[in-house]
Amino acid sequence: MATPVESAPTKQRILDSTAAQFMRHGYTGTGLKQIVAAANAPFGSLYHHFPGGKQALGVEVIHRSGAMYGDLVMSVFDAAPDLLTGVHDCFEGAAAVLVATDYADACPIETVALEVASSNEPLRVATAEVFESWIVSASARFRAAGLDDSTARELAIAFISLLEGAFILCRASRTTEALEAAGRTAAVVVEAALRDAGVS
Amino acid sequence: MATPVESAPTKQRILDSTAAQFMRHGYTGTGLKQIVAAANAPFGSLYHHFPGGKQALGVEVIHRSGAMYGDLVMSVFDAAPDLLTGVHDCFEGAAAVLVATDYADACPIETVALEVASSNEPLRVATAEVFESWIVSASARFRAAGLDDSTARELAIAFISLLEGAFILCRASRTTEALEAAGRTAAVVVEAALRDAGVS
DNA sequence: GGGCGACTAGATAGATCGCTCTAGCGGTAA
DNA sequence: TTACCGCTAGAGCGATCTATCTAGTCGCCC
Repeated sequence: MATPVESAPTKQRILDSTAAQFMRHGYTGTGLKQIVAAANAPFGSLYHHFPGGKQALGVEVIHRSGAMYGDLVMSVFDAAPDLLTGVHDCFEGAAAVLVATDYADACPIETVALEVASSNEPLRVATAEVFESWIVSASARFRAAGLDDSTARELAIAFISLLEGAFILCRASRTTEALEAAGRTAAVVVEAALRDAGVS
Repeated sequence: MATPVESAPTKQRILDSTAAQFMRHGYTGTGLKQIVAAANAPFGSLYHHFPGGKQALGVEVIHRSGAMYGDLVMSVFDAAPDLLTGVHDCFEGAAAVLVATDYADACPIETVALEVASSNEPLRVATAEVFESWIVSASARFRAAGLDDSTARELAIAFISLLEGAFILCRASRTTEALEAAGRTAAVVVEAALRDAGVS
């Protein structure tokens, strides 16, 4: 995803290149020239595939990257033997990716989300839709473990907040301390909720 | 802080104006022309007071806004009768500010922190210094409540991560649900830590 | 083979970017 | 008064931004 594949179709290379740049430099910090250069695509192709310009490209990248990242996290839960291990693995895996990419690849949309929240309504809505879909997906996992609806949703929001917040601290400090602390905290909270529900 | 005072010195008006714009539009999204326009200052004054240009201005704004916000949060803890109430009040107060400012004023540096983490080393270092100072301040509060050093630091990081992460979700969705959920989660974690330490 | 649509390719427009430059104002000290 | 200095004031530079425009290339179907 980060490195565009030479053989892939132009439109996909542009999407991949844009997603990679959004993570590192945000929306306003990413120029269309850089996007096509990194994608090895001609400038004209960008406006052929995305007649709506930068904003339309942004909306599509947010939805696409958001769905991919959501699937990635859910696959970590799938691979784990139980919910608590899954929560732990998410934070550990995120820390590993962060270190492997020199603290560049965290959440694919959080930087853009903050940038556009007060200045670009279509993009703000796109990020909101992605976050809501993540909350719904995570809630389903918590419900499947035996928690009631409102507790599951609250835990899902706390889980995502801890992850996103820890990403900020980790990328700023260039350490994984925050993800480790947030991961342990998330585990504590989930464990407590399971105990309260009499499931564990 | 958000609205520059007409009578304040030019340099301070520029700093205030910049801080306000950074929250809403981020670092790259904020132009120097907009800054001086909003500050009612001549363009030349900007480079008189900040010979280092936009980057130097950014570093000073990050440190200044970071210190002010840290003091604000600490004053909430001071006003609360106990630690648990203080934690709760922080999230509730943050939600109130968010609603009052049409979901614009959250953390003054998180947007900038994500934008510059992989592209501007001096600014990245500045944000890291601010976050570390917050962690140290919050840790002191938790230690004062009877928790040991490592637990206090871990709780401080979790507290800040929950707050920053919830800000992202709230600004994207234009609701306060995430801050409410994160606030309850933070309270649960702190309460559990106090119980484990036999303090509560 | 001829025509057509999808796509490539890049020059270019108009606006805005960060930044530099010179000129001038107003208060203070010699 | 004259010289100086902190600061105001804004014109203007080269670069870069998003977006548009025309021209050319490719494969596919009739």
